[in-house]
Amino acid sequence: MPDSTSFFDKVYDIARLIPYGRVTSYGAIAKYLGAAKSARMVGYAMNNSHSKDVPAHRVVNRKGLLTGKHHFEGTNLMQQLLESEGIVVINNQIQDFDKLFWNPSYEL
DNA sequence: TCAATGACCTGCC
DNA sequence: GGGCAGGCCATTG
Repeated sequence: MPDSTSFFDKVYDIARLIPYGRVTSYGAIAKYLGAAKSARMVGYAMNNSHSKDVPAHRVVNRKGLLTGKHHFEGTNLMQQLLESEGIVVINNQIQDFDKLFWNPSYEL
């Protein structure tokens, strides 16, 4: 199973580059990798991110909604982690998402 | 092996 | 401007 030699590995790399107190979206990562249409893959990669040191809680959908919070241990763990970094999350919705948004294609 | 699903996004009607 | 359908790649049944 230790493939880690494909789209997934790159996704983990980008996710790990996300600065503290910042968030990004699946599409942004996918687009940076040159696969904007493969945004779904990014989310699937996050599914395995639990095996890596990837802060998946900093990765959300285009609307800043914590769609994958259900995949975390607790129900509000993802929100707790984001709030712990100074990010305001209400009802699984990140506030000021446009300000906290971290665009890899722009920052990198 | 084939078919269906999934932490999504973009485009068209 | 809102809603629907298609597409992407990998994993599971």
